[in-house]
Amino acid sequence: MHAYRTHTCGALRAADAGQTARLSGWVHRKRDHGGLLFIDLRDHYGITQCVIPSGSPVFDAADRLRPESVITVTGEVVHREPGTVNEKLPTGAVELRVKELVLQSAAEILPFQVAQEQEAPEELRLRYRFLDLRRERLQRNMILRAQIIDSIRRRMITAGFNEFQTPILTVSSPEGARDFLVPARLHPGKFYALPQAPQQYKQLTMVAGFDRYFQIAPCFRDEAGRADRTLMFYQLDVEMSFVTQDDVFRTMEPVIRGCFEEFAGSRTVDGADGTAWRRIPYAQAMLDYGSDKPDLRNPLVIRDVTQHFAGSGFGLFAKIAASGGVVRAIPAPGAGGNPRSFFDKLNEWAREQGAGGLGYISLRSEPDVAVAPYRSLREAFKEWQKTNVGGTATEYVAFLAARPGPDEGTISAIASGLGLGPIARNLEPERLLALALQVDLDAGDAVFFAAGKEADAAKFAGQTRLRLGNELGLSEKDAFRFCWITDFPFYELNEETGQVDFSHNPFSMPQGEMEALETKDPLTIPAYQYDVVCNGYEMASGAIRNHKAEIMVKAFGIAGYPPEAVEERFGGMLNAFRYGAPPHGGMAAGIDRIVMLLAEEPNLREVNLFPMNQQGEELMMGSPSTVEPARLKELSIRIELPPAKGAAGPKAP
RNA sequence: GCGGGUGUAGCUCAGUCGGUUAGAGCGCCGGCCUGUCACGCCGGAGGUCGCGGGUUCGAGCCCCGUCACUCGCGCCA
Repeated sequence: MHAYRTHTCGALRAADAGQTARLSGWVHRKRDHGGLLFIDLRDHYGITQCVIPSGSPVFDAADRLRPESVITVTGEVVHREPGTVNEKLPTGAVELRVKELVLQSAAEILPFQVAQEQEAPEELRLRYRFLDLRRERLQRNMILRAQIIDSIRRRMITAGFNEFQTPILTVSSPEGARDFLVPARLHPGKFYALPQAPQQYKQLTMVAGFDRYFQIAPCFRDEAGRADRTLMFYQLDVEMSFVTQDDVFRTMEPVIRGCFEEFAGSRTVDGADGTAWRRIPYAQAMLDYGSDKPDLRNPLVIRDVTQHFAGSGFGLFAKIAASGGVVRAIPAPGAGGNPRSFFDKLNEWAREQGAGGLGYISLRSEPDVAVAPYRSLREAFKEWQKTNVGGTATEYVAFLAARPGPDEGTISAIASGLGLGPIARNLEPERLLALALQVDLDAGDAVFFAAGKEADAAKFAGQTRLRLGNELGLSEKDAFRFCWITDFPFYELNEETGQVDFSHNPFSMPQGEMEALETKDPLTIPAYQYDVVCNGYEMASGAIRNHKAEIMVKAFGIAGYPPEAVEERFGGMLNAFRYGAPPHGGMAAGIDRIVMLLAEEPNLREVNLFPMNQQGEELMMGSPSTVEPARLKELSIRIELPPAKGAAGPKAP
């Protein structure tokens, strides 16, 4: 008989009754009935109930076992008595009558309980990660992760990609994040950088003629952590030769979608019906959603309503409009009936976000009798549009105002019956009605406003959109909503320096190539640069690359890098481009984020085996750590620490 | 670097208006129990109320500072 097991703890069934079996695993739970002892024995595969009757020579040893000790038990597989079968366990028809018991490894008293899904402090969970990982949640997540990576790899290979490994000790890359550095002992004073992404190497792989490359690549960025961002993560890194942006989309969309479909269960996956994901230009996304990673489960769409406030009686917004700013409206369907406190709470939230406040117009929920026979102004407008195709809200309001008959003052009557709140009181009736109609407000709805410089207003409108979606419970559940965000600007203005900077990856191809760089305002040039966004998370990012050395030199020149500097920093790749480089492009998808979304976990630590905390420490092994002075000496490194911080409380043991 | 939240027994949490000896459940230790499967019953141990200072006759509770963790901003795609 095998030294440790003949079966796993999830294997035994009624048909095995009568056999002698040996199991090994962890003591999940123990139930001591005095004359009878039950042990639920657990391994990776399941749980089997083991019984030790009184008088057994191993009874005392079993009685002393603490939970999570590892044991090997040998005995007879027996049917459970009728009425004692456990339907909840796959092995519940049988139990193991224990004759021999070997304690392989005793467990000390646990810092938190493994057999129970009670919350434990994150710090403790990380310090005892090996215990936390035994629990069902992380077992499930890690297996899901393994399966997802397997699925991705299979799909990529099927699509004709080859997986290659690029160097981990490399040179600083231009991603823009801080590099992790590794001292080079053989070259005192020099450092390797850990890759932020295999960007240049994968492009060189294309220059080398491999056509289709992918890699599940570890990436490192020395920046502050977030729930969806860690110092170390894995990307599905992809590059293809002789492709347009459309080719990349058509190749990668089925891979990502297929992977999501495979693990989504009953949840909806965009594109499962064969339709392609929406493609939203960056500028459009910023306008409609106030974000370049819109959560499309949220149905709200932002509108620009600057025209209704320019020159209006609402002074604050009129002034913003006059000075080149914008006013954005975020509709809040059904929110019009809320009490004042609802709006006050949101206003307070807005101030916490650093906005001046959150203006709103709330619409009465009664029908507007003034537009009878229609139930509401909105309905009347829609009816009017049937005979005035393409007619705008402003035109309709003008039509209303010019209506002949005894309805003099109708506009004011409708408006005063319609709008509530400080903005409505100060806005001219015509403007109020036109605005309400443009934002498609119905009786009982509300609308919120974000005003200011365009970028700020758009961003704040985006935050408000998310907040309202949650607050009003509008967001779709159990769905993965995807889109491509396209046409990111190639350059942006650095607010501090006033200089033109690359807004994303400088290796992207500017649309219009050399001609655009030579003739257009740099800030208006879009790049062949795109993201995949799912449920508000940036899931992948990519570009068609710039494979022409002279365009690259020109592009860097506009961002203020002289040719010599470009040659010095990126000479390796530039040089390669001078020996025949194929047009190429690709992308990189965040593996950890994909797993996080599919596992419905709120942060990346729940889908990583041994994650770091927010401070970049791995608490179980204790990294980062100090090193021997002798090691530093051979690396020609001397440490100079800043003065110690203020007195700290004693650190937990 | 900045802002929000949290910090009371090993774990989850309660702790009233500032007032006697800081409680409960789980876990741990001891005892009882032959059909449980979150077993049950009885008993017990276990506390620097994160740390430091202040106000007060009196602080877990109020004030100031500080530390840790976490979420977010900045940063980062």
